[in-house]
Amino acid sequence: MAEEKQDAEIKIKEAARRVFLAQGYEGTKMRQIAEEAGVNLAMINYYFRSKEQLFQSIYAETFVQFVGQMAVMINEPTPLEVKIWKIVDRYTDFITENPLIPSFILSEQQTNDGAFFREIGVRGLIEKSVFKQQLVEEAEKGNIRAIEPLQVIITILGNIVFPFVARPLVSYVGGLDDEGFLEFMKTRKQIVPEMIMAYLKLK
Amino acid sequence: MAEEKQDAEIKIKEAARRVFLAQGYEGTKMRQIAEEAGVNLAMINYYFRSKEQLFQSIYAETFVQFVGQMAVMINEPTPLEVKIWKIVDRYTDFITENPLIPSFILSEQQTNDGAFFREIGVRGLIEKSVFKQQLVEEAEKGNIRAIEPLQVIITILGNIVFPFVARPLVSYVGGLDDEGFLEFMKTRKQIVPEMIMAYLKLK
DNA sequence: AAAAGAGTTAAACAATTGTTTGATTAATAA
DNA sequence: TTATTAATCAAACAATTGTTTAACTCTTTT
Repeated sequence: MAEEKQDAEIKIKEAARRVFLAQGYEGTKMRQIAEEAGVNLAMINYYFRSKEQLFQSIYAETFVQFVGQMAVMINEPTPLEVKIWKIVDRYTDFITENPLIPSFILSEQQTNDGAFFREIGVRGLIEKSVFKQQLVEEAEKGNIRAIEPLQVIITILGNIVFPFVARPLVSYVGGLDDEGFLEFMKTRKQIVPEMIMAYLKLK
Repeated sequence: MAEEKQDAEIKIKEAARRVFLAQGYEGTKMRQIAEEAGVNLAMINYYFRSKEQLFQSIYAETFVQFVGQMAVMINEPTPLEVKIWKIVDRYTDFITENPLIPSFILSEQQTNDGAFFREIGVRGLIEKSVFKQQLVEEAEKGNIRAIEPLQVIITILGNIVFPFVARPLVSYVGGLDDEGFLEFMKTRKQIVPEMIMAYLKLK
């Protein structure tokens, strides 16, 4: 009764994150959050004014986690080719460890009005990046062909994130169990950077 | 009063498809379907036993539409390289015209137990395809390197579908309006097949 | 024309939802 | 200690949910 002081708020947020990530906004019920947090229902409205506000705070955190991961990596001072390998490798690991994040971000994004993105400040995130500089420089040197940085980023994200978002379908069509799926993604760690580099170097 | 006979059922299904696609299962309310269909609320339960059954019939149709599109293309008697270009081109067009389908399929797939996939019969869809034969043959001839067909299909799908699923985010980060986004996807029609072919031919 | 059946309706149903209330307990300040 | 504030709780609230009922209308069949 001394240690648990003050942690009701924390336990609510942890429980809410779990439930929201697994079931989305509409699918999540306040009573389930309360139960999972081991807390009285009214406490949720006491600490967070409403379901909407509780959700928004969790969505914002998760969103920052999702794009922040990428934002850091594209600005590291690593040579272009190594960087592409690294981004694919680390982003695959990140999502493997947080497999619910992509579906959560993408599903609830439709609902969110664009006002949300403005607050975070993702606009120009790529245009101002070291990654873009490198793409331009290497293209000027004639080492790779010119390409929009956004195309490269979306290619990386699409190739990594999509299999997770479509995981039940992918696993069933491919006849993969959990282990098989992870093996499938491990192979992709090799294929995706090779593919991108093959495209960039060619012509 | 003569022509409208019997089409209540149809109007309900059309309205339900629109609403379910836009808002998902949980986000869809029976009263909204009734209103959009211009039909009394009770009619929905009269023709379709429950919300669940109505949803399932629409989900099944949409799912077949989504994977059927792919199933047809991978079995066409076109040379491998041309086929890859064609699949990318036509699938991009298909999703451009039905932009809500991917999010719908992928979101509600999590809820669906695997039993659903079994009914449709997607297992082995790729393994038995002409597309796989072609990959094997060309690899044996030494024209391309060996690769799992599933990896290629997922690469195609990920590169095309992901931008649509993440459209609000992509558009905002890239500063794209509707026209800009379509231009972005048009460019991808070129990049994606080139990238895949560059990877396959290389080494 | 009468009977039967399908189609349609407004109203009600019970269950579940997010939120609020008012009382009770614990912690802090005077 | 006493008074004030914060935290917690069971209960109730009004609104919304999917579904059902029972009456009514129109069409079809006999």
